[in-house]
Amino acid sequence: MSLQKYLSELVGAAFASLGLPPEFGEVVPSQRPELAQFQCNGAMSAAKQAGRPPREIAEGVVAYLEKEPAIASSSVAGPGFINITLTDATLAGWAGKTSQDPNLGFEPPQDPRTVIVDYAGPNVAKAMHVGHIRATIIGDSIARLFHFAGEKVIRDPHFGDWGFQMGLVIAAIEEASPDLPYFDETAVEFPETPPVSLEDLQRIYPEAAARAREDKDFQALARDTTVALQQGHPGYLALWKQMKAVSEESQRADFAALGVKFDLWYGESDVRDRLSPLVERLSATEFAEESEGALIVKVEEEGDNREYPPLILESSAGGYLYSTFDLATVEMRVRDLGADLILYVVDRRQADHFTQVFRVARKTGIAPESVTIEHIGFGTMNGPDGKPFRTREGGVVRLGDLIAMVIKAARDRLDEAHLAEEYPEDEREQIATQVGIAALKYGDLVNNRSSDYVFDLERFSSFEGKTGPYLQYAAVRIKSILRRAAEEGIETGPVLPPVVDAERDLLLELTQFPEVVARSIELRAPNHVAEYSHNVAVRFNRFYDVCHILSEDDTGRQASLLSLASWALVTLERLLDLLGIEVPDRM
RNA sequence: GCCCCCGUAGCUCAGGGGAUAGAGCACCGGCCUCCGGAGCCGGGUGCGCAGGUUCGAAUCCUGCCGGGGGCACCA
Repeated sequence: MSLQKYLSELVGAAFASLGLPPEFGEVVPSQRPELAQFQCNGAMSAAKQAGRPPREIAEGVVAYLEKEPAIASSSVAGPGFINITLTDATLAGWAGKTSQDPNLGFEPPQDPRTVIVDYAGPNVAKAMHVGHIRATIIGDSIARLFHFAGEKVIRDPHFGDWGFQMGLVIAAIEEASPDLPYFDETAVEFPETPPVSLEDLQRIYPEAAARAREDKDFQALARDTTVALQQGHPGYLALWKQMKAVSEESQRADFAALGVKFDLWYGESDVRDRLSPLVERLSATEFAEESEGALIVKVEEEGDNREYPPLILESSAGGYLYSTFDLATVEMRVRDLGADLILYVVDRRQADHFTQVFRVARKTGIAPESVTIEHIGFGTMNGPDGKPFRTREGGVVRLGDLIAMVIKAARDRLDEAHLAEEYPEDEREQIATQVGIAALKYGDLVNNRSSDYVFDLERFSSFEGKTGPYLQYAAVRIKSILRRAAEEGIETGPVLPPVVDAERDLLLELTQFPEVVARSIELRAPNHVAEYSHNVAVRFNRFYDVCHILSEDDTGRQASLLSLASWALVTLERLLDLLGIEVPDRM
C-alpha cells in the first residue's frame, strides 16, 4: 500500500464517523509544503451534499484525526482545507516498509490483462527518421509502464510493408530496369542480393510518390503492381522480400541503439492471408457496400457532429489498403494473441483513420466489447519555424544520424570537461552512448505527448538542468556513495525519524512513487514519470548537499541516511527504466 | 466549409476543479576544510480575449482572435 492510500483511508474513516461517504477522504500531497505535508479537500466537496458548512465538517474530521497517533498535527485552513502533517516516526516507518518493497508501494492489478502495444511503425522502403522518435520512445515507455504494472505486454512494431508504397517502389524499379529477372513472368529463380540499397530506396520512394500524384497513368500502374504483389506475383514477392530485408537491417540498428525491444516482429504482411477471407466475410454482411468501384463500410454513427469518410475494405483496383490491414490485425490480436487492450501509439494526425477502424472492428464483431482499443496519439514534430521538420536541404533527418549526433555530443562533453578521463576507452564510449540516448529520450518524454513539439537538436543534446543526464548523474552519485560505504564497511540500517528538512523532503517525495506511476499508466502519459523523476533527483541533490553520510559520527543515523540514499537510487533507477533510460555505474 | 488539437515567464515546456500557477534554458549574484560542480543556494509584475457553470477555473461550457492538423481508394 502507498502512504497516500493509507492516509486516505484514515481520513475516509474520519468522514465516515461524521456520517459522510469515505470517498471524501482522498488525501494528496500538500500544495503548500510550508503549511503541511498532505491535504484533503473533501470537506468542501462534502459540504453541499451534507448541507453543512465545509469548515464545520473539516473541524469534525480534524477532531477525529487528532486522536490518531500517526498524525502529528491536522488543522483547518481557508474555506475548509484539511492540512495534515505526520509524525517523523510514522514517516520513518513507511520509509522502512516501502523501500523494501520490490514494487516500491505500487500495487499490481489482481487480473493481469494482455496488452498489445503497437508502436514505432517503420515503413519498408524508408529508413526511420526524426518523425519516428516519438512513436518509438513513447510507445516503449508505455509498454514498460504496463509491464511494470503487472500486465502481460506484447510489443509489436507493425511494419508498413504491404500497401501501396510497395507497389510504387516496385513499379518504379520495373520501369527503370525492366530486364531484371523479377519482372520476367517466366523466371523461377531470382538473384540472392537485392538490386537496390537502402540509399536507392530512400531516393526512389519519394520520387515515385511525388510522380504518382501528378501522373495518373503511373499511379494506376503502381496500384496494379500493388494488387499483383498482394496476389502473390513471384517476382514482385522476391523483390519485396529483399527490400524488406534491406530496410529492416537499418531499422534493427536504430532500435538496438535506442535499446528498444519487441516481442513480435510483425507487419501488415503478416496478416496477408487473413485479408481475403476477412473481406469476403464482411462483404456478405449488411455493413459492406460498393461505392465508386471500391468496397466500403460506412462508419458514421448517431450523434456524430461531422461526416466521416467510409473505411475502404478493397480499393477499386482490387487491392487492400491500410484500413483492411489494421482490421485483420485487430482480428489476429484478438483471436490469436488474446488481446484485452490494444494501444496504438501513432501520430495524432491518424486519429480519423483509427476512428474508422475501431468503429468497423466494433460493429462487425472483430473486436468484441470485452476488448479495449485505443489510439494513443501524439503531437506532430515541427521544426523551429513551426512547420514539419526538415533539414536545410529540405530532407528529413534520419533517426540513425540523430542518434549518432547525440552520442557525439555526449562524447564531446566528456572530452571538453575532462570527465571520466581515467576510464578505459570502451567504457567512455559506453557512457557517451548511455548519456546521449538518455538526453534524447528524456527530451522527448518530458513533453506532454499530445502537444505539438518543436524539434530542437540543442535540447536533445543538452546535459544540464532538467535532462536525462541530470537524472543519471544523481543516480551515479548515489552509486558512488554506496560503493565507498561498502569499502569502508558501512552498512544500511533501519530508517530513523528524519531530522532535517532535506531528509524529510526526500522521504516524502519518494513515497509518491505509486500514485505517479498509476497516473502515468492511467493517462498513458510517460511525462508524469519524467517530471517526477526530476523532482526525485532534485530532492536527492539537496539531501546530498546537506546530509553528509560518510562523515556522519552517529553510526545509527549514518546507516539510516545510507538506507534513504539507497531507496532514492532504487526509485530513480526504476523511474528511469520506465522511461527506457539506463544508468551507468559511473560517468 | 466542417471537425480535431494547441495558445501559460524573454525562450522551450509542465500543470486533467482547490490555497500564493511551477520547472529548465538564458541573465545576475553567492557556494570548493567534507560523500563526484553534468551539482547546490538566492534573484520571477506570465494562464490569447470576452462571457458562463462552481463555494472555488490555467483546468469544465459557449463565443471570438491567433497557430497547427484532418476531411475515401497514401500510411
